Amino acid sequence: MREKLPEPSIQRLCLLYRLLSRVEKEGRLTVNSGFLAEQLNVKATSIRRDISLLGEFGNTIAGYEVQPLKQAIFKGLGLESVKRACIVGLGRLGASILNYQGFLMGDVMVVAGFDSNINMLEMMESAVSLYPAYQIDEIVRSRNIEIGIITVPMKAAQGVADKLIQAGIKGILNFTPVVLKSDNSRVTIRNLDFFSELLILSAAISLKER
Amino acid sequence: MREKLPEPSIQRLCLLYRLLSRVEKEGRLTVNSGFLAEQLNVKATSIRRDISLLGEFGNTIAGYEVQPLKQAIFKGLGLESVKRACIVGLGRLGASILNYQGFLMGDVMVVAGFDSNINMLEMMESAVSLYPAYQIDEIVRSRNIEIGIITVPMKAAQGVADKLIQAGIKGILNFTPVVLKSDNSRVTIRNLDFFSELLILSAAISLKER
DNA sequence: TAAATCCTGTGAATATTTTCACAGATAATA
DNA sequence: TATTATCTGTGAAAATATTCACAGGATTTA
Ligand SMILES: NC(=O)c1ccc[n+]([C@@H]2O[C@H](COP(=O)([O-])OP(=O)(O)OC[C@H]3O[C@@H](n4cnc5c(N)ncnc54)[C@H](O)[C@@H]3O)[C@@H](O)[C@H]2O)c1
Ligand SMILES: NC(=O)c1ccc[n+]([C@@H]2O[C@H](COP(=O)([O-])OP(=O)(O)OC[C@H]3O[C@@H](n4cnc5c(N)ncnc54)[C@H](O)[C@@H]3O)[C@@H](O)[C@H]2O)c1
Repeated sequence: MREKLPEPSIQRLCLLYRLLSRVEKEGRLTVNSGFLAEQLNVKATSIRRDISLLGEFGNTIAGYEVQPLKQAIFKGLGLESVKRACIVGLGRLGASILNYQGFLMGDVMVVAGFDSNINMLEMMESAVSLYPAYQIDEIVRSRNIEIGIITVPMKAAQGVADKLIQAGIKGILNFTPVVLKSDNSRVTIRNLDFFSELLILSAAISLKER
Repeated sequence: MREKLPEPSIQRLCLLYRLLSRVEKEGRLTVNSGFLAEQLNVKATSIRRDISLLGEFGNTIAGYEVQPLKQAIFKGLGLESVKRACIVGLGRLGASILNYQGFLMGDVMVVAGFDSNINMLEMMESAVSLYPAYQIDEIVRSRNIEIGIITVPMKAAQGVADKLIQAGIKGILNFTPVVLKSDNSRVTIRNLDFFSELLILSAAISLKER
């Protein structure tokens, strides 16, 4: 069925997956590409194309059945294996993510938090286990953690990334403005830099007005 | 010089702009496309293409001069006009962004915060002015705010967006998982949904292993 | 059972983005 | 001054991604 999913399709399918979860909860049984397109703000053709990359779906006059479609994306994107993640850096941002409930009932589970400030660790309340940063290697290996979320100060970012990669992590979600280096192409890195996003937005606004 | 900058170029140029700021601070006078490419993890050709979209730069054997290049991006992306932004929703995430110092010395300035919980506003310490949410329209207009950062609970997101758009905002940075609707194409919307990013990362990892 | 309606899936056309590959410009070197 | 080395800028090719446009299937209606 598949060659290789285009990156934009992967992204849209993830959004679609989450949309379907919500829609399912509302009790809706079918959706058509027009509805999905409207909800996600993309063209209906893209939706149909993306979905067709996962195989074929019968077609009733009503469109797609929610449950099977969701299931197909689930499998098509390899979400069967719920990934385990850790957060490194439990400051303002890290702690706010850590305590955000949405996580616990997801397709990715945050199972550990690390910080170099040991005193602070003792003060923190958290549903997930917290460890000092020097245990990253040990814990990532022993608890089979595949994803690392980096929310440490800029200066510490590359060092933390190195440790995570060393420990065999497979993916990194990087919240710092640092562009992380990895000699290991096995590791997938995604950057989520608020300030760059703000700058891009600012530029987009200016350019639109030209 | 310009037709219209491609979206990917805008994004890379923003990252480049920030990189140049750092590089400049380190006292470096010139950079070449190879160095920039390495730092940003993209191909050198892309860098040269992006830059060439902004016009031409003399070319010494050393590459580009940092200062003029930075300036060119600055103008090319319309960053001359420092944009004023506000944050709506001062909970865990919103407050953490609000208090993050990086903001105050940037190309975008956060000048106001809003929350519907008035008691909380009185408790909060902040360098920027805080207002109750019902004043959004008034303050956005009077203080010439062009960007709105949305960090309210999902349920409130569309309502807040509507208010901001109503008040004449030009861009929205949306941290909620809600896909915001706008009948007004004047408004640029960027989404920054952590959980979707995590899901995309998770999918990317799985698919890479196939 | 025939007609009308409302979908999906997808070749083919377009549009966009990236990459190649090299001409030409500049500085350093001999 | 000639030679060499090191860059940029950019046509043109290649790779990707989006969109069009419509055939054909399913369901409803008459
Ligand atoms: N706070 C925000 O809203 C915000 C917004 C955008 C970007 N960021 C980025 O997120 C990162 C963190 O920001 P923050 O405001 O949460 O910072 P913070 O200072 O509040 O927290 C950083 C935490 O990392 C810990 N730490 C430092 N070095 C470490 C190491 N080597 N290993 C493990 N832990 C270590 C510190 O003890 C601290 O608890 C920064 O890179 C920042 O640029 C933050
Ligand atoms: N906390 C995180 O780490 C995190 C991570 C990913 C996404 N998010 C998203 O960010 C958003 C905020 O998350 P949070 O954890 O900060 O929530 P929170 O509950 O801590 O804060 C929300 C704030 O918004 C205020 N608010 C509610 N309705 C409002 C309205 N109509 N106008 C103005 N203010 C209003 C509340 O008073 C509260 O202070 C959510 O949509 C969440 O999905 C948060």
